[in-house]
Amino acid sequence: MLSQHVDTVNMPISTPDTKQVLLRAAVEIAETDGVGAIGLREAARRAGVTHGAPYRHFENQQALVAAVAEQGFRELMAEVQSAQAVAGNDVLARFHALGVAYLRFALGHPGQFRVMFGAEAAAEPAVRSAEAAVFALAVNEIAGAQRQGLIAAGDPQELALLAWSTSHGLAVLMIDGLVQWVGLDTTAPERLAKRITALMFNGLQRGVPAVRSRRPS
Amino acid sequence: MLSQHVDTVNMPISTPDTKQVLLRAAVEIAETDGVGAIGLREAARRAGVTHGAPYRHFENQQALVAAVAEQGFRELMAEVQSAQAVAGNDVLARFHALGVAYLRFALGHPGQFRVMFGAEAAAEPAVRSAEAAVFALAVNEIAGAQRQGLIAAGDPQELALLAWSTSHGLAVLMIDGLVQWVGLDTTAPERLAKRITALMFNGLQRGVPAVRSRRPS
DNA sequence: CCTACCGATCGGTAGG
DNA sequence: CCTACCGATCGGTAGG
Repeated sequence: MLSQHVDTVNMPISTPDTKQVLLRAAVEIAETDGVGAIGLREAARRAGVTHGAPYRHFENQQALVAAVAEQGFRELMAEVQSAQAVAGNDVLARFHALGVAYLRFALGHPGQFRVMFGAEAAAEPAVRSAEAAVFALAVNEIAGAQRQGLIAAGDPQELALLAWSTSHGLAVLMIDGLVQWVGLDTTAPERLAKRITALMFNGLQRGVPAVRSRRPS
Repeated sequence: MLSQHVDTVNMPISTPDTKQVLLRAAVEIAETDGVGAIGLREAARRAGVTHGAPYRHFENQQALVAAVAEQGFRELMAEVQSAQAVAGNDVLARFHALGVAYLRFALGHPGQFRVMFGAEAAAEPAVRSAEAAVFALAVNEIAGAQRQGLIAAGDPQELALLAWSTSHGLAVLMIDGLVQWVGLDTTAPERLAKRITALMFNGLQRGVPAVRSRRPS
């Protein structure tokens, strides 16, 4: 009579390492073929396991995509924070460090960056809160500068939104390859990020503030 | 003996209208299910034709996606330009009109907006040149304001990149749903766009320009 | 523009 | 973690 019980002893055990290998594979897919190509089977293929294995680590495809985004936010936050630590206490230097680190990450991991802010992962709560953390960091930065009296008063959330929008927009447009169509220097993204940050810092106006629209003469 | 020649007379003729219906269907897919779901078969299904029909109008899937992006750029340019026409000659009013129209389009067609600036369509030359046209419009706007002496001197391309980055970043972050995590007023995107534009216009600095970083005391 | 067909990929599950 | 299997979808082509 054959044994009726499942031979759990000879069943391969899910190694914690496999999850990391699968995640790295998924990130690689994002970079090479885009979000649309991220799948449990393709990740398994690149990770060198069979296509049933990923389900031991990720509930479904959406969870894998979300994991790619979350991993990206972790790395982004780490890089941004360490850049700020290096920058010290000078306000403009800190803004420059923020902008440069943000752009550098985006250009270094364009596929993953797109996943982080793409529609596929937007619904994931963990991704939303990671996004909120980035915003919170910007708000803190603004509030600190205000306490030192170094930038204008005003709703720190609004000012932080301006700063983030500028950095994020620049990153997205550069990933998109805009630079190839423009006379600006592509080879020095850091320099461009600093220029844009400085312009944002100074504003576009000339002389007195031009907030109120004047009537046509 | 059966006729050997193809009965071209009884073969349905490709109607020019079908292409438009397919394109509209594809745009709808982008809005409801995202870029990844745009396919010739699904478009055919929604358009009410058989799955072989789309090949009469679009060479392949990529061409359909590109068409969605191109159509989006046409509409965006039209809306932005008409908003500027209404705004008249006041510089700040024109900037506000630009920012508001841009954000309004993005929030009104988030799926299509994502296709316009997504990786899938980025390689398409027609999309790249449409993108360049948006940038050119911004450069023109900046250069005109400079000629009137109403904004700071400087490379108009750099200043235009700042303006576009700000508007684009705001649009992307809002599409992403950032607003739900922030205390800012979601219900009035136009107001928010104007605030951000005004802040960009004035800059963040307080008192004298703080371009040069000072050494820590 | 339609019908019919191909090869390939995918998500997911059962069972060991 | 593996093997085997399911149903579904897709891009694309042949032929009328």
